Amino acid sequence: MDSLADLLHARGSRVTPQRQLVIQQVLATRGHIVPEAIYAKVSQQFPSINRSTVYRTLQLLEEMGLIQHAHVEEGSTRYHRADDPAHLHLVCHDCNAVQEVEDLSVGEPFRQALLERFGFDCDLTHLAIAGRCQACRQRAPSGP
Amino acid sequence: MDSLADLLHARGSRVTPQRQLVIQQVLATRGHIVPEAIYAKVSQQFPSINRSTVYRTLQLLEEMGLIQHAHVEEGSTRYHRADDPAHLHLVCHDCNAVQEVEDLSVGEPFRQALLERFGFDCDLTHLAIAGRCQACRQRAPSGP
DNA sequence: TTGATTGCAAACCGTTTGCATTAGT
DNA sequence: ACTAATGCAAACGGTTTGCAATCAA
Repeated sequence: MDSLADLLHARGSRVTPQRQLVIQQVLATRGHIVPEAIYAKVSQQFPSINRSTVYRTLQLLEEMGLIQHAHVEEGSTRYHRADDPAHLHLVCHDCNAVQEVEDLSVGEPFRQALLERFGFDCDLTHLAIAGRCQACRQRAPSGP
Repeated sequence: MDSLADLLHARGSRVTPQRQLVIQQVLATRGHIVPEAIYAKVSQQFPSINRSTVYRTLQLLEEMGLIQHAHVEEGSTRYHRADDPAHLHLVCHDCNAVQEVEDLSVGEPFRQALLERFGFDCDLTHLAIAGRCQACRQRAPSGP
């Protein structure tokens, strides 16, 4: 496998400790991570790092195809590895709990339908879907 | 049907021209509208209105259950009438075009599956789904 | 009259930018 | 030595806030 340094060199980008730390953080994360969290973690090892460097590195990584971002409801942009195992986020609008569904097969027929009916090739990975979770539905069957 | 004024009075809220104009704008809109657009439109009829009044009115309307908001990819929060006909947004990440799908039956099996498998009662109305539209797929079958 | 609502200005948060300095190549 | 990358500070866009003035009740 190509080392991170190789990938950077390949596109004429330089290998700096800041970059290495940011990249390491994101790639070490299972699931989503927000820029502020990356900044906080990297700051521990490299206190002089600036937030803008984190943002710039995230842009770079996305251009390189190593990571992707998603907008999950309110709050900041969430980043995840491009090869992160796909999953749906079931966001409960009552208790705000987020259930992750790793088995994307639930969505496959839906994907197929969108492709056949509208020619739209959608990406169901990392999709956030709002609704009510089981617990909340049992606690109060109708209203909030 | 209850007049807007009745609904406001019912909860002890006052009926101001600013509120009436904002509410009128949102309710007159088919589909989504962003706060800035509401501000721009209302400003024409009521130049002294302030953006914060628009934001405050939107919050009020949402509390009253008349409108809802959604986060469709980047950009500001989008508002729509609570009784807006449901639709999916197919957002193409190549050309940024948004195709609206009014027929929610495409998603019904998916909804059922989530309900049965995870007890999650999801709201597929106004959901934004990322992917590639037909035109972009034909123009360049694989990469962007 | 009086308390809810407004406009204003200032703050907020997440993010981006221009620029001089630093440091990888 | 060359120039990409950094840190800084300042700006950004979207949104929220505290406050005194206003206005619907």
